[in-house]
Amino acid sequence: MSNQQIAITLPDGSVRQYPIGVTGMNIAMDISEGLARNVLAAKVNDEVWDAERPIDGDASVALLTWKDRDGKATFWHSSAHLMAEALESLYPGIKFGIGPPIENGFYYDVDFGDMELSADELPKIEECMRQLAREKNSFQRTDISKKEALKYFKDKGDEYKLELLQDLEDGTISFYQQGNFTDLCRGPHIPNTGFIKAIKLLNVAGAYWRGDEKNKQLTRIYGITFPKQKELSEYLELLEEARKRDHRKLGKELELFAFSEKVGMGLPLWLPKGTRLRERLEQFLRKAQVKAGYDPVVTPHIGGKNLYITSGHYEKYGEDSFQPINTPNEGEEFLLKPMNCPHHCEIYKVRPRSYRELPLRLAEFGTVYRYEQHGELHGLTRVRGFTVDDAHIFCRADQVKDEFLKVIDLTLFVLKALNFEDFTAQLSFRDPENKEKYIGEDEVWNRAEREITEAAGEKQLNTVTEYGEAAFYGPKLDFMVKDALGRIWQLGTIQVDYNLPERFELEYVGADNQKHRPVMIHRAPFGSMERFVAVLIEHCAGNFPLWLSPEQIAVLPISEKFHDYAQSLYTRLEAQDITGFVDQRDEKIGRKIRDAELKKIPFMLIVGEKEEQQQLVAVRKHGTGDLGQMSTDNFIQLVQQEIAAELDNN
RNA sequence: GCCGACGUAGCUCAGAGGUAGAGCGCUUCCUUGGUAAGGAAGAGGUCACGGGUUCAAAUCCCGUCGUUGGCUCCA
Repeated sequence: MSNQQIAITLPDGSVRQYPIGVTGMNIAMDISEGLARNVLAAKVNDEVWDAERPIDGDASVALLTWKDRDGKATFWHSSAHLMAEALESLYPGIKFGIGPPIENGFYYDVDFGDMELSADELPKIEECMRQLAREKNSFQRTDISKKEALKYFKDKGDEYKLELLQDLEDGTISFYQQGNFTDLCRGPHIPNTGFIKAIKLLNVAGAYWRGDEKNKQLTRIYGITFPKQKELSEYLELLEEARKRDHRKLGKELELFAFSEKVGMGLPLWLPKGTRLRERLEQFLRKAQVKAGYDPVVTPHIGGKNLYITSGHYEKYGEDSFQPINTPNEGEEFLLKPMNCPHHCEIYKVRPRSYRELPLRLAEFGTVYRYEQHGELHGLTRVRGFTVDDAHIFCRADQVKDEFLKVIDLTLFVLKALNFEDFTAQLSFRDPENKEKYIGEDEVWNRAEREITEAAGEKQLNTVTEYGEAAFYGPKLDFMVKDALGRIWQLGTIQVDYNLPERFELEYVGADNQKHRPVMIHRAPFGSMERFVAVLIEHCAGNFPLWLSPEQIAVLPISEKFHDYAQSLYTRLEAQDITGFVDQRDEKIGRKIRDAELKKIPFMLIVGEKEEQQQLVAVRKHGTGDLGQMSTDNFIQLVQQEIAAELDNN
């Protein structure tokens, strides 16, 4: 090491002098031994490096530990290598695809040849990984020429790595070796495998090489690791908790919805309680929409083939959707509607429109049917028949921005009323590489994308931009929310559309007595009732806000003698639109309370001799406990106040 | 659509070639009770469906359907 000094700037702004060739690890050691024990990698001038990689000039350096996002990613990336090492030692001759870190853990795609890996073998692989981790092998980086790298993998017979190498430039290629395992890898890695203390391989799945379904399918093994056993246990508990919130499980337990093989896959049946919940949500939005100037409409579930030829749906999706329905005699063809917009366009066209009636906002809870690949169906979040809280706003070009902003407000109002705070607004734009997937002129698309971006900016939404996520007729602003298992779903959506008005030749007469083309905005604050309810169930773990609860109260008579009083009480509450049931089973009160608690019913009204004599109710709140006695009127007031508070936090 | 796993009572699950099991739920009876499970009895199954192997299949093999973890797709 030469004694030439370089200046290292640390995140706190302090600058230290070190000899050239100093490593992140050296610096950590210099700061404290504890830090050195925990340092996983170093961020050098905003690039993540191995902690042991020498730094050869002035630089800003941040030492990364488990607490850092990049530290975790490095840790998991190294864990993927460790898993690969274990796999190679257990199953010699297998070939490797890619093995990146992901949001929670890592995976590696492996070609096992003719062998099938069963999930039963995961513990064995884990054990092998633990042994290898104990060896504390360091991850050694070697820069290697492309020629040598190609030779290495040719000799090894790994065509996947060879394919990856094709795309790499000579001079930028590095190998990493730990123990007996060598991999093509840009790095960085943690100092040695000994940092990996807790290991869990989670599942095995198929994945196409390079994500292309034309390619061979590899076996993907998912795993997660931690520096401490305790962190793994906590993570597994979290997973367990998430499973408890799964809307498919709660939907069954709380009798909200069901599926039937006979009805067909992906076609949900809404049970009475689920329907009550759903209708409350609908009412809530209907009210808000009346206030916002929407006009409700109703249209049929099918539409003539020509409607969809006009709209462009037929050309775009006719082949991969439910096939047409034919009339027996005339041979007419109808399609199940995949969207409500064509019908709404026809409503717009029933008569000539004046600029004075714009914006025209047509709203419908419209049920649509889309053919989804069977492997893609998932509970209520991905189904083949669902109801969109749809509306189409027909407006003048100069009204687009303002209308768009109003729709953002409405969507935020809905999300806020249901306590969804953790969402991102995704600008879903056209894939510039793949324009033939979309209909409409460039100019029109650019304009719509610009308007959406501006509106989102004005509302200061937390946005991400995704190219290739647009609808085929226009760009979208999508509100993305996570479910219990961390999967991200699109709920609300707002879309500007210059194309359908063109295709349907929509017009209005302007102040200048000339014909003009309106612009359409498609929007759905919930997205669909099905997906929204699913995510809502997981969001509140089945403990719905009082105003939405399908069963708000359970009246629990202490014994049979008080059934009449309980029933009269219930009748009175029902008249106030407070719904639930009277538990007239021949059970003790403790049992009735337990069952009502498990059904997550917000309020229990316990009535016995004392209550009947004094015309009171003993109130018990779900998850809280006994609130004491009160008059029925006071209880009604309590409920009404709580509902008002829930709906008033906007 | 692709790769893997799974499908047994209403629900949650055990059983792995030889008479179909448990807990909860349900029905009836006893019990009439005060803030998270009172007691007893009973009903309930073509072990998803269709083929095959076998003296014998819920169990082993093949196919279909459905569910499920991913991948691809998604108006």
